[in-house]
Amino acid sequence: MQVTKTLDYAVRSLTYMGNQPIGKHNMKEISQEQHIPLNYLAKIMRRLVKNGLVRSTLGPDGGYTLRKLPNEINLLDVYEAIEGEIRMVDCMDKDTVCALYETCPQLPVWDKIQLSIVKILEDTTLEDMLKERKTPTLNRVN
Amino acid sequence: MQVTKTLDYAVRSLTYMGNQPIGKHNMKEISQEQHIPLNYLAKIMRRLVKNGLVRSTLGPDGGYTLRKLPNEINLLDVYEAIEGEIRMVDCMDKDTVCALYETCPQLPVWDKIQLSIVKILEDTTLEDMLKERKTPTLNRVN
DNA sequence: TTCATTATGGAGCCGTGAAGTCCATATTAT
DNA sequence: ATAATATGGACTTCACGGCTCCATAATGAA
Repeated sequence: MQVTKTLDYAVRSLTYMGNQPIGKHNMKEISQEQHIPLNYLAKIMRRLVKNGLVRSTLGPDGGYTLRKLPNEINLLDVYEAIEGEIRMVDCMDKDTVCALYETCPQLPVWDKIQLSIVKILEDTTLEDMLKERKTPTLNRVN
Repeated sequence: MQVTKTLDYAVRSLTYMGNQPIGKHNMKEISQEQHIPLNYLAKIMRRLVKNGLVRSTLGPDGGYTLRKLPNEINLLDVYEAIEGEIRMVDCMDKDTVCALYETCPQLPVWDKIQLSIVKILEDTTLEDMLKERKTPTLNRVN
């Protein structure tokens, strides 16, 4: 029930790129701006490239560009690119067999909850984040 | 974004006890019925006792009883008893300082998503699970 | 054609926390 | 007194998240 640092990094990188959706951004730039370890970012970007969220170009003046507009990229896309298919409990994996499956009262409920969460992620796009600015409704300490 | 086995065990144990909400259930029974390692279950039950979800009695014929009715215990209660306060991303911890906090466009969105998830957990009680039976809408392989 | 600059691919390291075991102790019914 | 229960805490194991490093490939500029 927690967002991994990796997913957070991915979202932040993509959101950052969304500021200039058609511009090109290289790793060094993203790494510095978003305080993400360069080497680790490299690993993350590969997945985003491989899963079609960004396009990469090599050589000097190379870098990354979003393949879609910020309002066309939702958090479920990012989640799946980074973590694979979402699955709240292990027994929801179709390869898993649980002795209690037949009468398990929990499974349908987890399933319903998972669907709700998927919907939330689907309904939230990078644009939603870009529109956000330091909302004073959140009173954090730090 | 995943339910730990520990939380799943807790929910299953409580749901099981919910079948006879005023009855007494000992660890051995729960362990066997729900296929949960006895020693590990012991650890889990302690937290449920400590956090006021169940009452325990010692000695022969000892065991556990729900402190509230199944429709009065929701999944957020269980979550917090097992995992502590829910927190989607680390920077939502008030002890954490993030260099990007001032203008972070992600935080308010994670916050909103977290609120949605909390609401779902709050709205789901043990009774909701007890009402469930092998729903044919789910077509799993196993 | 050479060189610098970018991304790619993969191996590997490390710490942490989930998952689980074990044992010694306290309580209580019989 | 004994057996059956829960409690408390130390301890182990292992997977994985988070991160580093290096060798390689592509490409623009000189």
